Formats: sequence, C-alpha cells, structure tokens
Amino acid sequence: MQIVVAQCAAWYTGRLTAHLPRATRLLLVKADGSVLLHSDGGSYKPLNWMSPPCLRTVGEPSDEQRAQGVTAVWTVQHRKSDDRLVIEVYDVMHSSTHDLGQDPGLVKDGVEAHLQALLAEQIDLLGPGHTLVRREYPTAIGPVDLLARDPSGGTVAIEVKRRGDIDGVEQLTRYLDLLGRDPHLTPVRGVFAAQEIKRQARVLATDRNIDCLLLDYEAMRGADDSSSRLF
Amino acid sequence: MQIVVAQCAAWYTGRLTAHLPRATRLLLVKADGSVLLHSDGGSYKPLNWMSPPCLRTVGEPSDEQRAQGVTAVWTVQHRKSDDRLVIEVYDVMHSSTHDLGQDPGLVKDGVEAHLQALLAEQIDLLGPGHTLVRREYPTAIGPVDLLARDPSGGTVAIEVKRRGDIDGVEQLTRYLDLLGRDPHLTPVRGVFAAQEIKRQARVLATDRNIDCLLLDYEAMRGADDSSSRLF
DNA sequence: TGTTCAATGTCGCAA
DNA sequence: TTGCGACGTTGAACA
Repeated sequence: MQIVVAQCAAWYTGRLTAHLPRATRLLLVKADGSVLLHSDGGSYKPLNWMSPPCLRTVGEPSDEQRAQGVTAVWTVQHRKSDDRLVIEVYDVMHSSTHDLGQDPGLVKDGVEAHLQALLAEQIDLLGPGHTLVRREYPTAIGPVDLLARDPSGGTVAIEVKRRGDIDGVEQLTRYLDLLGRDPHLTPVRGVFAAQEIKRQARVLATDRNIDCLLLDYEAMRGADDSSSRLF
Repeated sequence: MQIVVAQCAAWYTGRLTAHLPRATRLLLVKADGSVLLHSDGGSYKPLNWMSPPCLRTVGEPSDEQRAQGVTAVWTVQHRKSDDRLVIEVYDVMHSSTHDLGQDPGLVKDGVEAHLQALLAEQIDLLGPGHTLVRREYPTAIGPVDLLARDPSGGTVAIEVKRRGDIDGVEQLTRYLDLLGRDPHLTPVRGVFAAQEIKRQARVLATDRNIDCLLLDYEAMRGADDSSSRLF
C-alpha cells in the first residue's frame, strides 16, 4: 500500500462526470492498484476513487501542467469498463509504501438472518398457540421469510426486517395477494416483524390489515440458549 | 489527519457486533475524530470504522494486553449513539500527522435530476404532441417527477429513474391511483422512464398498463444545446 | 458468472 | 431534525 499526502486535482469520468479542485488530500494506492482520495473529514467514503480491477500509470506532466506546479499525472483506468480517474499531483508532503499482507477479514454477528432464525425458534412471540410451518416458504415471486399457523388453523405470513420500511410492507402485500389464492392456506394473515418500524410503514401496514411486531433482538438472543458468544 | 500503519485488532458494537482479528492495517484518524481501518485490498469501504461525531481516547494496555504485545488501546465512542469501536494497537510501522485543511468538495454532473430536466425539455420523446404541465407535480403522497398532457388532452404521469426497478413502478402506481381520482386530470396514463429498466420492473409495469420509456442519456444531452460542459 | 437483496450502508435534499 | 430516495453504491448469498 502506497500512502501519499499531497496537493492534487482529479477528474472522474464513467457513470458520471465529476471534478475535484486542487487541494491537499490523502492518496491511497492499494496492492490491487485501486486508488482512494480522502479529505480530512466526512465519513468513510472517499471524495473520489477507482475500484479494482484497474491499472494506475504514472506519467510526466505536460509543460503547461509543470508550469502550474504539477509534478506527476496519475491515470487510473478500470479494466472492465471505461471508468477513468485522472489525478494531477502537485507538492508531495509525504509518501511511503508498506506491505500489509493478506487480511483475515471481518467477523460479523447480528444480521437479519439471525433475527429470522430467532423468531422461527420463538414463534410464540406472535401470540400463544402459533406453530412454525417453515422458513423461506417458496412462492412464484420469491420466498416468504416465515410461514406459520395460528391457533385457529389460519396461515400467517411473516416478513422479517432489521429496519421495517415501506418497501417491506409492499413486498409482504405481494406475498399475501399470492398466498391468499391458495385454498390450502386461507385465511392468510400478514405480520410485519422488525427491530424498528418506520412510521409510514406502520401506517401502510395498518391500512392493509397487516400486524406489526417489534422485535427486541437482545431479549430474543438472551432467551435463546443455543446462541452463545462467537468471540 | 493521523496516518498509522500498525498491527491491530478491533471490536465494534452498535447496530451489530463485529470483530477484526490481529493483522497489519492502515489506521486513519481524521480531523473530526472519525477512524477508518483499511486493509490492502477490497474497495473503498474500510474493514471497520467509526463515523463522526465521535471521540477517540488513547489508553494504556492492561498488563495482559501488554504481555500480548499491545502498545496502546484506542476507544472510539460515537457521541449520539452507543456505537463503539475498540482497537488494540500492536507494533507501529509508521505514524505521521498532516494538516490537510478544508476541502472544496466534489463537483458532479449527470445524475437523475439532470435526466428529469432533459426529459422535461424533450417531452416529445413521449410521442409527438405532448406538452409539459410541470416538473415535481405535488401530490399528497409526494411529488410526481413530470406531469404532461398528451395530444388528446389526457394526463401523463412520468416517473424518471436512472435505473428502473420494481420499486419505481410501485411508486408510480401509487401516484396513478391518486391522480386518477382528480376529475381535472382524468384520464391519467403512466410512463416509467429510465436509462435502464429491469426485467421484473418492465413485467410489472406492463401488467399495470404503464408504458416504459428507455432514455438515452448521451443522445438527450447531445440534443440539448444548453447543456454545455461544466468544467 | 449474473442477479437479487441487505447494509454499522452514506449522501444529499426538502419539509 | 427527520424523512425519503439515489448511489460511480458495496458486499454477500444464491441460481
């Protein structure tokens, strides 16, 4: 990895056209040739970048560029598209190269799949007497997250999200339309289950007679004895 | 901006729980206190990070940590949530600090707003005899991108997307339901316009009698004489 | 390899 | 501040 701190200006052309005026920034060149331009603020997203696979070539400035103070011109060309990033490098305040080696990568815990698994195990959170039919119940337009039966023998289709948004309600509505036509399943009821449900999603769900179920991840995880610490 | 290359291990708790095993990485501390952990590959997304506003405190390792080779422990705590990133720093290969100053920021060109503006100017792409009523036509559930009249006096509601997905069709459907109730506008027809339309979106649109219009951005831009180069 | 869907998404705009 | 949609989204799972 090459680390450079320098004044620079950049031009990107590809999905869009964008320009970065001259300023002091951090330029990173990773081992795979990808390049990131970072400012001293903002979030983790660079001001500009080129994703791998790509090739960086370092060229000499033109006479005009040299007169402006440009010391090098980097051209970073994507290998599979015509995306291109051109960087004019001016005064270099720092430059160093380091061998970082392979990274073991991130270990995650606590995503939507886990919520779905926990609710499948604790299906009575829907109310006493519910039983699980199956997870990922297949339909023509995609799998329903959870399918259950309520105590009266009716079917319950459950959409599980970490954050319940209006899109999720639309999705569940399409499933309900479809499942409601199957005489083996009717009557079919919908439950929209999420750690957090947006106001508009709740309004839309209520309007469509879909129940909302707020999931407490920590509590569900605590109730689940098989869910021991991963690290 | 502080630039550190060092062996490190990290733990994140917040929306999820994640761990990064010991390895050599680039650690960036920006002026606002935010921290990025980058490996020597992948895309622009760091392996782990903390977004501003946050506070980084540098602490001494415990005896046990010191025995393992830890030279410092960084705790990065978000100011508004309980998101926290803890980093054990081992051998430091490089460390330097630089003042980058304020960044003038990115200048963009070519996004959805531009597509919408171009189609507004070239509304006869819908067919001869169409006239624009207005852009961002307001309704109770949000603004319709473009509203036009066709030669027979009927209304056309147009949803403009860069990439036409099923969500956009759902959105347009909601607008059409609403607009269709206004006697001043009926009959109302829908047009789904995008640079690229996904197969499923096209199927859904056709099923709902919504026309699809594929937009050629370069051609539209070429036809527009006011659209000179910005830089 | 291509498609679909979630994301510690992030970012920008408008109400 | 919050809501909402786009993004050069990125990333992972699955067909």
